[in-house]
Amino acid sequence: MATIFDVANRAGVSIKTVSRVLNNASNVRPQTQKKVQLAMRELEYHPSFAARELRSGQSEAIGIIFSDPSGGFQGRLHSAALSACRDAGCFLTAALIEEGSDNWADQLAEFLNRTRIRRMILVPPFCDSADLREQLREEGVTFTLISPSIPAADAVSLGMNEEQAAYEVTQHLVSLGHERIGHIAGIEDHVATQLRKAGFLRALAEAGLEARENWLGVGAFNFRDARDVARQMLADPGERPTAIFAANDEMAAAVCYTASSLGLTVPDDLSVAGFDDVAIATAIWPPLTTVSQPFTAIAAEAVRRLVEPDPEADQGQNEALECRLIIRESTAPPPVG
Amino acid sequence: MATIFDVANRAGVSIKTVSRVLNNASNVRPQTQKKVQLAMRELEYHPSFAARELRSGQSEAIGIIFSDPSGGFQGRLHSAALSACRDAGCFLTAALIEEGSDNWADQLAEFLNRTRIRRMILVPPFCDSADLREQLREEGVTFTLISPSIPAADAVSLGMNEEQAAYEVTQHLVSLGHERIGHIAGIEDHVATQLRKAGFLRALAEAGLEARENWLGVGAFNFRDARDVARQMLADPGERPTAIFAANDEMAAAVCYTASSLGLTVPDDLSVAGFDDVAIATAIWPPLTTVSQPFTAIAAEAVRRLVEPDPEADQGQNEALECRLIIRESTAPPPVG
DNA sequence: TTGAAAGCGGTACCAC
DNA sequence: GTGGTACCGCTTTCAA
Repeated sequence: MATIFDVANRAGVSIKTVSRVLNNASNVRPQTQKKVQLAMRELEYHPSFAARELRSGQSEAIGIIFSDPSGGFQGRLHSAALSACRDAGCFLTAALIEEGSDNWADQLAEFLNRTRIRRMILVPPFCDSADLREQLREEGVTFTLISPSIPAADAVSLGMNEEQAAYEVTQHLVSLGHERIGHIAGIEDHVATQLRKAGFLRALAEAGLEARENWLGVGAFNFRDARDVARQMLADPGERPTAIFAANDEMAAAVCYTASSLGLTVPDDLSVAGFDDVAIATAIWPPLTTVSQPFTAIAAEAVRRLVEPDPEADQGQNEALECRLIIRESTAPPPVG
Repeated sequence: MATIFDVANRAGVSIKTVSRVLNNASNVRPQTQKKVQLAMRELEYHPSFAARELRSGQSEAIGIIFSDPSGGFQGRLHSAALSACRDAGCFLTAALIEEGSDNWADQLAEFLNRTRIRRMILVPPFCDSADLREQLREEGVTFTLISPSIPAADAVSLGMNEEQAAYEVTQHLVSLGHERIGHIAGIEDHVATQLRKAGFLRALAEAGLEARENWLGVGAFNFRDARDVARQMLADPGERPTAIFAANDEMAAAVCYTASSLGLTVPDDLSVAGFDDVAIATAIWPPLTTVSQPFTAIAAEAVRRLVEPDPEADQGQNEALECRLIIRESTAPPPVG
């Protein structure tokens, strides 16, 4: 392991000059800087995280706290964050805090205290806690929120444009020729639920289609509720929709399941679309038309903002990245007649 | 932040003595040790990770590498490892390495080089790579394998007793009165597949039941293949099993799905059991009888071994922890008649 | 524009 | 059994 001393030696300067180059201070002659950078490259020099942390009192690592990293959303975000960190040359240190536990503040304090982490990524559900954000601020932590369900006025956040994505899903169904389209919404007060439903209704209105009361259900993001709703929606052959857009894949799977048990074939008799593109979307048959969220891009942007903060550009309080519609085999033109 | 210096002051000893107590060296008078420990507690002293790392050249953190932490198995293990680390007072630093990438060795070297991590938990798929283990050994890393599919002769590993769990699932079905029991296996050369099938066959043999050829299928751990297998298995009303044990929950879900589309009710007409207790097990209806793997216990044991290595006890090369049978509503006595 | 030297919080070699 | 002190690699004040 080459040290700053080796680099100084090789470049024929003092370690202070090397340090200046490392922290790109202004007062270095370009020529000197070149010399030092060359030496660093030749020696494959990397500054020591430990030494820096010891000196500065802050860890170089980026912190992330989870309530349940095995959950799909958090897991995907974690994966994307790890990937982004690798690309940015930094490392991720994770901690587990029970959501709603009475001593989460102590757990967080302990984490910050011990790791000396001062840059964090906040994912749901913690990004929605104003108390938690306040504590972070008091400890001098800079952070970026990812996909908060309640947009925070006091913090920079990165989200995804779910309304638009839901609009596109619906438009896709419309463009296939569907005119009788149902929607199964998620948990009612979730922002995601509202956005997805809003996009659905916007596309419907734009196409001049009716949003029938009994084609609008609430499945609360779970299989069982969605199955019950689907059963009702599909009960009357004369009155049923030819396509159903469920607000997540698990509920879409429930629709497929129900259709199958009613003797309907997906997509010939009924088109089904989901949202999230989780494992179940390709685990079932037919694979679901769904929406893929830009986890990778979001994590990359979050890490970039922490690693190279740009006070100017980071003023954008609520940047939203685009989702992507993935068309698979669960959607097709409606049955004729 | 109290330092070792503050502790020494308060206890009226030198920092060296404090250091000795910290590293529980032998040459300290019990009385002195007590005094120091008291001072540490009073000051809420915690040694600085950075200072230790700088001095020793090794990070205190425990490392873990994933190929895909959003996958169910890795995600659960990650969650359990985080929890275990918190309880053990250490922290987890994760890295992402693409499975089968041609420069995984460089990625690993970079990770070790930069983080100075020297204690790692190896989870699938990396725990199965002898090359990777060799590289770790060369770098002086101690590690514990979790659930390797090929038991490694050269490393300590922690696994779960899947054969026994599969045996218990089957026994549960037998005890309900089933005599016609099918099995849908996973990907053929996976160790998990073999163990689960072996447990199934052992229970069958013990109960004096027949293992019929057409009640043994291969679903390759995915919904679609399992659905096809189930369709065949359930095709002939006179010849079909009254219970099916699938080697994972996703395949069990496929069985439920197929049963439903054939007009069969689970569990009245057909009992279904899965394995893994993943989200889908409780997402579908009826919730699946399945097997819960001891992720928490395994992670705790893995961390314990890394944090307080015990050369004596750690000779146990392949410790296996017990799984737990979870009986839910997808299993019931066979239909009468 | 550059350099010497102190110190961040520990560990460990040596002397007592 | 205990204490003095050099040192890990870097940042930073102060002088030159």
